[in-house]
Amino acid sequence: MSHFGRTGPPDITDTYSLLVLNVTFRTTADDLFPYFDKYGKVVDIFIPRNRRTGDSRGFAFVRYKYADEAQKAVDRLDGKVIDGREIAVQFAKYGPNAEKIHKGRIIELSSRSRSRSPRRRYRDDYRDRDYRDRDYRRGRGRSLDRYDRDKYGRERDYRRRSRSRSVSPDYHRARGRGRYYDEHRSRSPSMDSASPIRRSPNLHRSPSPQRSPSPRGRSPDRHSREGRSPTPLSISSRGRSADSRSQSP
DNA sequence: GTTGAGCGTT
Repeated sequence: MSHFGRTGPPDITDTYSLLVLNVTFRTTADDLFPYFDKYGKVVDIFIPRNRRTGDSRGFAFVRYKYADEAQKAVDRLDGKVIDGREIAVQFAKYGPNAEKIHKGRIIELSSRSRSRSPRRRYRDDYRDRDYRDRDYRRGRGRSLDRYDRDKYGRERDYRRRSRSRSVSPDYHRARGRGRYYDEHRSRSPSMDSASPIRRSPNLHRSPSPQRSPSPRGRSPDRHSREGRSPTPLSISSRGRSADSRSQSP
């Protein structure tokens, strides 16, 4: 009953979906239920949440059983202040599965209906329009949000991995690394590529001069001196200090 | 602890 959004869509074929915007991030379906239930029969309320954090995204979907009630709710609750914030209620435009929605009502394709007219072109046109609208609003007003970024990033990762996947894609995962590390690793390869070239000679040359050169010219001398008193100053200082201190009262 | 245009889950 009050567990809205807990289960999948019950019966969205005969329901009218309403989109509620500007709801607070802490407002739950239970909080919205009384407001909407007052104006009609609410079939279901769903609040999209972030899959990662689980936080509310700031809007909700309210499904009504009848259009007139939904319309009334829109007219009545649109602009209503809930939880200290003015919400915006309007008919849902897009469906979760590219379903056709008319006035908030989900219109499903009938078997006999599609058997008849060239619905192919009609559908394409509709879809194109919807997607264009979305893209237009998306790329114009604001930039990528955290949620969108995550979504896009994930898709990009998938595609990238598909291409990059040549040897063992699970290798990184097996190590316990998540996909978020991929972004960090993005700049790692760059350094790794240049690293070996610069570090290789260094590493090779480093041990070489120390070991290769025969301890014949100055090595023995220095070695001897350093071996006996690697830190003459330190010792001197210390010795003096200690001496001083020792002699001091 | 934060945010604020938007369109959704099994």
